[in-house]
Amino acid sequence: MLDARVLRQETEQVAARLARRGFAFDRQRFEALEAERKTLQVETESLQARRNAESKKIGKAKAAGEDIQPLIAAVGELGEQLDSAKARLAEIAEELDAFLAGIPNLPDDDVPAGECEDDNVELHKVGDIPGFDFEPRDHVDIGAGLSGMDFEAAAKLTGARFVTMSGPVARLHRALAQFMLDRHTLVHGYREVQVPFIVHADSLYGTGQLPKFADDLFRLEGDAPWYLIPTAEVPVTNLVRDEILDRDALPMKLVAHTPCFRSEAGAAGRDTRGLIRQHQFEKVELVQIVPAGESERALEELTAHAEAILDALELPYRRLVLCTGDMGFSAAKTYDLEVWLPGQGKYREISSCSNTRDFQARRMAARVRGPDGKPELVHTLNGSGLAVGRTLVAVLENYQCENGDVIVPEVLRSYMGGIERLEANA
RNA sequence: GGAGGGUUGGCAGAGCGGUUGAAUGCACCGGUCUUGAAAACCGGCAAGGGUUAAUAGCCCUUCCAGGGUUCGAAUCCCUGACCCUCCGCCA
Repeated sequence: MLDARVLRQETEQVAARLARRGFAFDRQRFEALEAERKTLQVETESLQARRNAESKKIGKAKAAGEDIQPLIAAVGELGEQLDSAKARLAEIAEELDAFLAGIPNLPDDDVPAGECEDDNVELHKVGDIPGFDFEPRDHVDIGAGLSGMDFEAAAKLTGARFVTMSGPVARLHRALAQFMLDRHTLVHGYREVQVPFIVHADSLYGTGQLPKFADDLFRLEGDAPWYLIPTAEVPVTNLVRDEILDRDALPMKLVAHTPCFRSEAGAAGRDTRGLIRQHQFEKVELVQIVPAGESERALEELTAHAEAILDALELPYRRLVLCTGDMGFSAAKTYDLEVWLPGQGKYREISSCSNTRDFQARRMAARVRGPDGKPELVHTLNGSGLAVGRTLVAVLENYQCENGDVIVPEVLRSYMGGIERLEANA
């Protein structure tokens, strides 16, 4: 949510910045709604003030033992006027809120302009693309060769875009998550949190998935519906919703390992093979809550923490800065990390790290006591550190051998009971 | 699932339908005292919004949420959410 006051005072500049990310701000509609809101609000509040004053008089008169009937009669019609003014104001306020809630965050000035993912800018590459003296397989074939990955079984249980893993492959998947959690907690200074995987609408509104992106979510029916989390960003960031934090509580650095659930509506036909795009996957998510002014630095730090996992696993990757047109709704700036997948012969997203500045904080009313004792909005950041399923894909494909075996990366061996190699079926 | 209790400011905790945005304590901020600190004492201290050039005034809203009664609701009525205790069931 953008600051309504700034929007009113600097409409032109805000519209221009929104245009950079391809969002057409309907200035006419905004100004019309705003004008009406102002008239109605002033009218309503002054009626309210009059009624309060009159009622107070009645109280005093009664205490003094005077006849209050004439006074009551005098306030009578005020009530009706007030009710109607309130009703009209509520209508406009709701319309205005919905309008504002649908406006995405402003992109930072240093975010490159662009329309789609083709305009994202590569910042650096790390690691050498492995050369194979055989035709590298993709993870689906490797997983099958290890008898560890079965998409048909999952389809039998549930449907497309699910997987079952078993044996050493399942263990490798678990090892990856454990390794990531340990790195982030023991080396990078994050506090591990275990959170609900189901949330209500307020939480999703706070981080920006609602109201605009309801189609991407799995919803449990009910009067007050619950939703499966699409990312741990939702429950973890919302921990500070409606809070006024002490200054020394920041920076708050949290890490959570959770399943993520996405309907993938609109992704029909894309990445249908393998683990890349599933309805359910696991992710280790990094969240930072920082004072305003520190979020730019924090984004660099958080992204480096995600990269450190790829470094430790010795996987080749690159970092992109997303262009204005490819960023998510709540983001002011986003770095994507893409890992090299030999099976596809290209880099694929494995992490996305964003600074939302005060965009989510304003929706959540997440504040911190400023130096002057006044509450001010915090800044929130989140990033994958990393997507576990996709990391498994990367390990299988980059560490594969000609005979179908897979070497276990050095740093994972202690999590694998010392196993150095997953062996393919004879 | 059954029975009962609860939800008030950063925290704890009062609060007869009427000058209560809300006693008191703690925490916090400023001051006096002190070489300094502590203690003591004095003073200040909710959030959100509107109007405005204003972070000045003035005004509105908010005591879990949503309805209702009333000239007037933290206080009364209804519905719901959440929390706690006991029982049942269960991992």
